[in-house]
Amino acid sequence: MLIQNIEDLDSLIRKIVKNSNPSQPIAIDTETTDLNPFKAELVGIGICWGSGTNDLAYIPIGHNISNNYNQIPLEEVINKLSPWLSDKRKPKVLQNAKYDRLIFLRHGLTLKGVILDTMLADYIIDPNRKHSLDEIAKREFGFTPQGFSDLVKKGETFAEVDILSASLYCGMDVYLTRKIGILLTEELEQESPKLLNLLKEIEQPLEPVLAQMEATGIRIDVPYLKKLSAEIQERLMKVEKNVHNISGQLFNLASPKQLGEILFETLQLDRKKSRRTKTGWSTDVNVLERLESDHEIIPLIIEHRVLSKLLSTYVDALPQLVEEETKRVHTDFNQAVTATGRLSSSNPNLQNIPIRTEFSRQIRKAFLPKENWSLLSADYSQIELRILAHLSGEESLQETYKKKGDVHAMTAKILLEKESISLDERRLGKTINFGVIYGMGAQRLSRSTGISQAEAKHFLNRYKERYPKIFAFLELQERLALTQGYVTTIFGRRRPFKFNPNGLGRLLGKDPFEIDLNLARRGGLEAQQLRAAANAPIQGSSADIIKIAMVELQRKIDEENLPAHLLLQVHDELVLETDIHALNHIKNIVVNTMENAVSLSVPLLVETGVGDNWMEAK
DNA sequence: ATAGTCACG
DNA sequence: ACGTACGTGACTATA
Repeated sequence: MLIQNIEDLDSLIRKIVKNSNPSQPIAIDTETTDLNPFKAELVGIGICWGSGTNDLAYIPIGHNISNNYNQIPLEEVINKLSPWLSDKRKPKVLQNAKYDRLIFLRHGLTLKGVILDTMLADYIIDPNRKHSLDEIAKREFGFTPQGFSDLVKKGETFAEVDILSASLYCGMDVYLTRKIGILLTEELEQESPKLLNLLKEIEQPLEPVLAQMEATGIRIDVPYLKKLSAEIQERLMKVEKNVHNISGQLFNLASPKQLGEILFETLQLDRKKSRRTKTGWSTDVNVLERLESDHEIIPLIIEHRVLSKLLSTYVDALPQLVEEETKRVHTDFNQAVTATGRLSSSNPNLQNIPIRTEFSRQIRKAFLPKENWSLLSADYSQIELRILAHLSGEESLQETYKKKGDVHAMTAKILLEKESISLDERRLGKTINFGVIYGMGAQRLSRSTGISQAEAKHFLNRYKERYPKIFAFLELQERLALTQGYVTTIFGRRRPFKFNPNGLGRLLGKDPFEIDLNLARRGGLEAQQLRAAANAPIQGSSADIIKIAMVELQRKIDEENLPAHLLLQVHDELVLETDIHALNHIKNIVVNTMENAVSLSVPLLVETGVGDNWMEAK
């Protein structure tokens, strides 16, 4: 049904408002001019309320060509649709609701009653597979929908698509969304109530919180970055000139291939300190550091690498991503990308803003709160190690956390068998504590700490003796990955693993304790998979916990109408902007919410910082 | 498109 | 004896 006038629209509304059956949600989808919800204009809306061919409607709104067909003024659509759209008792199903929510939000429309997001449901069932509507339809029905690029020519937008074609395309999308929604719900209900709970209680409630964070965006000090850019460019020119002088020839410093030839052929530097890649000699930071004292050119190359990275990825990139309308950058938090349950951030990625060196940290000065407000950063202290202590049941570790002791120092004391330790020795404890979470071996331990491989081996063995339950837990995860085909987090999130059916795949269904792990770890790829399996419950549980905290925190902000905005999530850290007058009250709420998001056998600890920019707040 | 590199937790 | 520290996204070069 193609909506052609107000009467059509009225009759559509009458059909959909009747429904409040949660097992028969109504599918809705927006068509727009841009993938970026902050630039996109609304072109049309599709709605599907049943499985019949007449249970579909398309509302054309913003097509540029409207030959022979009417469009409905945006104002009318908003007025007529808003009561149903914002009614939480009217069940709806969407594919990637966050996108449509942001589109609606920009047009003053509130979306409520999303009882299923097909993208998130598909992600929860198996995070490894693809979650686009087209891919799900191919997989579940063997049906390939018309591709977007077949409909919209290069350089054009959906607004250029004729209304009839658009209605068929959008109609198919909403039809599929509804059908997939019903199918995936049944699958979850029958096969895993725990996963359904994770979807309904954590992932779906988080979606509007993320939408809110993205819509708010974060303020950027553009003039400051421009100044920084000029300084970095000037320095880069000088360094480049020096490098070319020393090497005696002009070449592209940004080309690893050309740089490798200069270092290991022209200058004849020690090839044993590098390794071969598919394209030539490796020139990564490890190689360069090994060569550092061999030739005066190396420090200059390292400096050039660091500065050009910072310039192109952050200093010059961020101002370009400031939205004209809001003067802020609006990242995209992707909720259905990672294998472990973490979020990811893109366009720009605000989860990898530099911090590790004094100079790079300066970039954080460019992240500002709303005028006259403050930035508040709150991060979980050692959350992954605490989760490991909880999951493994390792009492000594749990006791130390309960007594607010220094876990890294304790580990160092145990490994070195002495009562008092130096700062460097504590660092060794820290490296091992974090290393075991990733399945680190003796070689890596010796390389990252400078101790001998024999010593590293000794420390790992001793760690295993003194923390037996940690290793039992990690090994169990590997056994479960092999015999059960997946591992799980505290909240039941699954990460599936696939092994070659002629090899380790044959272990599926076997008794997990009858497996020889040394045999399983034979191949490089298999060993890598098993380390990932041991790590996933830890990383994934951490993701579960911070997601719960975010939902709860936003709920409190809304309920108390607090002058605070959640802005960023960086895996174990939340960044907010808050009115300074309510700072202490809000800080308390943030800390309490994060620390009490879940109850484990060890306490969770949250540390905070406040400042006029992100550098000061950390 | 892929490879190499490097920013973060 | 030796592989072999987990998870991401963005940039540049090169094909």
